[in-house]
Amino acid sequence: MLQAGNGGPSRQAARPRSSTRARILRTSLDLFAQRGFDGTDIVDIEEAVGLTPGSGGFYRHFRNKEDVLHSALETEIARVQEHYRTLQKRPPSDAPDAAIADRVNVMLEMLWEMRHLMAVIAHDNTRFPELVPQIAVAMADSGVAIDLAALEQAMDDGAIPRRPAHVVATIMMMAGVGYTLADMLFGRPVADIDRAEFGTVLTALVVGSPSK
Amino acid sequence: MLQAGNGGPSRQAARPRSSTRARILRTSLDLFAQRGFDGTDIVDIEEAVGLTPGSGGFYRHFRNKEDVLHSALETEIARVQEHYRTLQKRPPSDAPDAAIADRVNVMLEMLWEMRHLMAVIAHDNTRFPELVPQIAVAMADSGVAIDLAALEQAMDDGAIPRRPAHVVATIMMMAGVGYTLADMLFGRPVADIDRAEFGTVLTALVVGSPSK
DNA sequence: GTCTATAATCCGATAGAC
DNA sequence: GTCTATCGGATTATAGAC
Repeated sequence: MLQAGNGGPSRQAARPRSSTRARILRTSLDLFAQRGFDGTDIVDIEEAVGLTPGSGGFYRHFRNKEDVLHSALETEIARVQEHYRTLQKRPPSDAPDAAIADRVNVMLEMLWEMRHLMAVIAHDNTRFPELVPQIAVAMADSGVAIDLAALEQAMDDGAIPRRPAHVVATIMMMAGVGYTLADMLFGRPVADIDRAEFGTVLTALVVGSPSK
Repeated sequence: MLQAGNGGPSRQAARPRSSTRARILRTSLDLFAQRGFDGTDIVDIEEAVGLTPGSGGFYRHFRNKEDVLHSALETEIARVQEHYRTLQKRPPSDAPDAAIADRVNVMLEMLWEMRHLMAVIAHDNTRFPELVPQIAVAMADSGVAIDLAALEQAMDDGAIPRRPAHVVATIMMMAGVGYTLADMLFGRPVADIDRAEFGTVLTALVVGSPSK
């Protein structure tokens, strides 16, 4: 488990830059997400954080490459969950029928926050199979899963057309996942549709409103 | 380019089993899709096709590992395109408003056919960046892209609610992509929703019908 | 904490016999 | 077409000086 919120070496005096260990964590996650675990070598990491490439400097901070992978993922999952908590403190919009829109927007924003985690899974799901359920659960717990009860309530109220709620929820999630992955893959939004527009139309499809 | 449809050595006499070269092509694609390019070594391929592991037998059929990757992708793209041609010969269903449903079903079936291509991209998009547009174009040309003109026509006819057609088309595609990738990743349909049900509800969302 | 070596391993690729 | 044997390069990881 992670050392709980980076309790940090408060003993250390002035230290303006982040610690080497912290920089390795950040950099490794970026590199793993971009190139995959095997595609990233220790030398790349050392170079990126300012250690002499080829020196074993890395090993003063982590036991081996798998160690830094697991630590980086734990740190990132904690960061994402913290982001979700922050997001939930925002007041819900007061527009009529905005409940669904709010949920869609939260989902899309959280998926974007999780893009590094998704990229690692996309690259290395077979190399590290145990990561798949671990990250999937963390994603579901952090605003990516659509609340079924809320969806069914909206159908009961007649606010949105009645359809199999679990299928609608899955379609919403999968659309978000596909959109986010494609964005990462091509380096820009699919068909140049930005997140706000994607969310607006996805909401409209679910709500069934006749357009504006 | 590929030798066009496997024109094949018609000189050879009876050869009940597929050639070693053909088996390497199939096996390599499976392994690359599962484990990625770097995660698959020559020994794995040799073993899987019945050559002695560790012998250089592989190199009698391909110059190197990249050679077999490119050949396998070309072969697979040709197979997928052929599958699409076959699919288009099916008579369209005659149910009312079935135009959209037909397109959704074709898209989902073709995405499933392309799952190996998608997996290779997911694993190795940064290692072989030139593959990304190449495969993306092949996918778009083979029934994954939703025909914008048809969608706008349906809106003009009042058959489906008017919304930004390119955004609706993108949502449909991304939902299909997410659904297919998740299926591959977890080894079974997301939330145990099968393709037919996913397609039915996705169609309903786009058509805006009040459910059945 | 960081560096200079260097050990150990793995893997792609080749030469040449059969 | 397939095998034995092996070279050479790349990469993880360690030992020990500074």
